[in-house]
Amino acid sequence: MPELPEVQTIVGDLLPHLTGRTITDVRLAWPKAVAAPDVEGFVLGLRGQRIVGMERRGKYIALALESGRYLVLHLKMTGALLWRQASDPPDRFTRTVFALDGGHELRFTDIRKFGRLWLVDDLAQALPALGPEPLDGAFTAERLAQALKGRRAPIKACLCDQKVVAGVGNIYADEALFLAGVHPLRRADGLRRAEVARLRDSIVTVLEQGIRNRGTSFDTYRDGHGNKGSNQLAVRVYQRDGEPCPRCGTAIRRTVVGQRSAHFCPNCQPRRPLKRGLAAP
DNA sequence: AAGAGACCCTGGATGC
DNA sequence: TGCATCCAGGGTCTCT
Repeated sequence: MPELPEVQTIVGDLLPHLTGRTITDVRLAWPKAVAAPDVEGFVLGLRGQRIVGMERRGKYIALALESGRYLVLHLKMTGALLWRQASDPPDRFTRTVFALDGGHELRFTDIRKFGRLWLVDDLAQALPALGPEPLDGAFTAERLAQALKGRRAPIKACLCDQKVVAGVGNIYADEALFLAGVHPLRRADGLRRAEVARLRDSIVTVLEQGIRNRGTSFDTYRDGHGNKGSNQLAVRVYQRDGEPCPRCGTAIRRTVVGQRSAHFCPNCQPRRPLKRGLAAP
């Protein structure tokens, strides 16, 4: 499940290879992945186009084309983007192949077929309204507090809301809540100022750690060369239910928040907030 | 407006 | 061994 650190790793891997390359052909094995325009317009609009840039916004990848348009991709749950040679053996679950000059290929693989592709004139046509980039200076505790104001939903659900902060998903939300000592079911608008500040710092910490470890590969995530990341070895609570909390030894628990699994330490992340003035865990 | 729930998908795990 | 069922979950959409 690629989240910000995984998408960032992929972009970092592919950017030096793709920049300056020309897309010579597009082969669609699963045309339904094309969200816009129609399939023919998508292929014709890409064929012959030189790639002039590549960037990440939230969990989206945008390739800037010579024409001024953008090829936008979202990997959703199981998508991967692989830098390959045309002569390399085929990759399982390849849904789209972007053939490139020089005998190279950019392969989009996706087991569950949730990933989507767009070819747009303007990034806003593909990207929904997204909250601040968490690794930008703009993502401050004040900004997070503002986004959580009036939100009665569980804090875990709000952290995964891309309008609150862009790029955080299930894994890093669980990890950030643990580091901040905040229970995932706490009402978002019930967090104290100091807790919101801790949460902001924890989000930055876990995302930066994820990037340093080149992403979390619990199952399908692969980087731009098809290799696993190592952050799954560094997570503190995600998918560790039943194992001892790394801080206090209490068994990690799993619950469901907003139809998604949530992992937490019932001791370090109490359901009720600590009294004002008590030291943070 | 916010939040809850359905939906899209399929490999792998589990159950009988 | 073989078949059926369940589960994971990001984001979008609909409904309340």
